[in-house]
Amino acid sequence: MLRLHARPDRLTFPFVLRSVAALGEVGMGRVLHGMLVKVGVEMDLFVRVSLVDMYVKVGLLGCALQVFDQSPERVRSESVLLWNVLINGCCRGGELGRAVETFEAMPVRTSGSWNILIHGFLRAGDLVRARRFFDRMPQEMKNVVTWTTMISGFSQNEDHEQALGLFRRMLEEGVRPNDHTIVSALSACASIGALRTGVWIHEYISKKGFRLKRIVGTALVDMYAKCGKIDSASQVFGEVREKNLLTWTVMISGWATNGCSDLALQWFEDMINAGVKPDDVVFLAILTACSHSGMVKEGLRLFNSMRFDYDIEPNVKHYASMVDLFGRAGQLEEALNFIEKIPIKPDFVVWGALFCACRAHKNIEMAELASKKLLQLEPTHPGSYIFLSNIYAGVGRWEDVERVRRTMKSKNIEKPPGWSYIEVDDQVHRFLAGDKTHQHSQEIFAKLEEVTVKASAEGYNPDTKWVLHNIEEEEKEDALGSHSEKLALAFGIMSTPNGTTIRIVKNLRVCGDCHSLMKYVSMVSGREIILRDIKRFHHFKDGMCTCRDYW
DNA sequence: GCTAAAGTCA
Repeated sequence: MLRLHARPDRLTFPFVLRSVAALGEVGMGRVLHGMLVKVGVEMDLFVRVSLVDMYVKVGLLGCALQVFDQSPERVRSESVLLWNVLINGCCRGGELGRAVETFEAMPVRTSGSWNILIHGFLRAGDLVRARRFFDRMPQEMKNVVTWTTMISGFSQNEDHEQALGLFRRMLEEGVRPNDHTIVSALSACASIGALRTGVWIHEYISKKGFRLKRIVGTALVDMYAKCGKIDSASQVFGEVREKNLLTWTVMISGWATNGCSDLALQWFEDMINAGVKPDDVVFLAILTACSHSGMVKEGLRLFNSMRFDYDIEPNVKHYASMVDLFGRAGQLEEALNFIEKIPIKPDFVVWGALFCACRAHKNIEMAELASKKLLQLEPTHPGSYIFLSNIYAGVGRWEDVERVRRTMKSKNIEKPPGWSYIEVDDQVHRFLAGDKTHQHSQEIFAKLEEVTVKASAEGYNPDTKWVLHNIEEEEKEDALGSHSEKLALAFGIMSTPNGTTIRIVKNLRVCGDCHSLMKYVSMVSGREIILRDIKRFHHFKDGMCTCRDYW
C-alpha cells in the first residue's frame, strides 16, 4: 500500500496495529506510531484504543500509559474501552494494584471492565480476589464471558471442582453457555476424571444442538480419553467434523495412555494417510506408546523418521522418552549411551527416566549415578530426594533413607501432596494421603481395612519398601497404608452398587503397593478398577492390570 | 470499513 503511495488513514491503522499486537512486533509498533503522528492521521478513539492495546500486547506498558494520558477523551464515558485495554495492560504487566486503582478510577464500567480485572487475578493465581470481585460484580452485568473466565481460570489453577460448581451455577442462573464455556467445563472434567459430569455435558450439547465442531469435538474426545472411556472417545472422534492435528493428537495419546499402543501407532498411520502433517507433540505421544509397550525397534524407527522424514527437531522430552524406551526394556547401557549423545543438555526428566529404569531393573550403581545428576540439576526438587531415598529403601539401607529424610527436612523441601479423585453420583470427592476430613471417614477406613484383609487372604502382601520411603507427616498415615488412591478405592466400593466400575484419578504416579492391592481387590470384589495416574491408565480386572506391571 | 475480555494436545 505504501509502495503504491496510497495513504493509510484512521481506518487503516486499527487493523495493522492489531496484527502488530498479535505478532508482538515491538519495532514495527513504534514505527507505526511514529508514522501515524508524522503523516497527521486523525487520532480518534479507535486509533488510540488500538495503540494502547498494541503497546500492552508488545509489553511496553509505559508507552501505553503515555498514549492513555494524552487522550483527551479519557474522562468521557464513551472511552470505557480505552480504560479496559489499559487495565488489561496493568494485569499483563503484573501490576495488579495499579489495575485495581485504574478500575476504581474509571468514569463508567462495563461487563468487560470487570471481566478483564477478574481474568487478571485468575491469571496471577489469585483465586480469592477473583472470587471477591466476581461476587461484587452486579448480577445483571455477569455475562457468558464472565462465567467462562471464572470456570477456565479456576480450572487452570487446579480447582476443577469449583470450576464445575460455577458451571452448574451458571446454568441455574439461566446463562447460556457457548463453545468457550463448554470446552472449559469439559477440560475440567478431563482433569479430574469426572466422567458422569462429562457425559452430562455431552448430552446437554447434543440436546441444545451444538455441532461437533473441531474444538468442542476435540475437547469431548479428550474428556472421554482422560476418563478412561476410550471407546466413547473413538466414537466421538468419528463424529467430529473438520478434524485437525489436535483432534488426532488427543485421540492418539488417548490410545497410548489407555494401554492400546498398537492402536496408537495404527491411528498415527491413518493420520498421515489422511494428509495431516505431524508435529513434535504427536510424535511424543507415539514414542510414549512405544516405550509403554516395549517396542524398542519401532520407537527408534519413529524417532528417526521424525527427524529425517518430517524435519522435526527432537526436544528434550523426546530424548527423555527415548531413554525411557531403552530403560524400560532393560537396555540400560543403550539408555546411558543415548544420553551421552544427546546434542542438548539432558534435564531432570531425562535422568529421571534413566533412574526409574535402574530401579525397575535393579542396577544400583547406575541408579546412584543418575541420582547424583538429579541432585546436581535440581538441588531443591523434592523428586531428587525421593528418588535417592527410593534406591536406599530398595536395598534396605534404612540409615541412608533416614539421612536423606533429615536433609530434606533441614532444607525445608517437602514432598508434593498426593491426592486422588473419585466421582460418585455426580459428585467429585477428593482425598489426600491419610485424609480424615471426609464426612464418612470412619467407614472409609473400616472398609479399607476390610478389603485389605480380604486381599491378604488371597496373597496380597503390603510392600513396606513403598511405605518406608515416604517422609514427614505422611509417615504415620503411611504405616496404615492410607495413600489417597486407597481411600478413594474404599470409598468407591462402599458407596456404589456391586459390580460398578471404580474410576480413580491420581495426581502422582501410583505406588507399587497400591498397584498390588488394586489387583487383588479387582479379584476379590469382582469389580473393574480404572486408575489414571500421572503417566497412564491402569485397568485392573480379575487380578491383572493392563500395564502388565510395567509402568 | 476500525478498537477489549473467555477455550482444545505432551
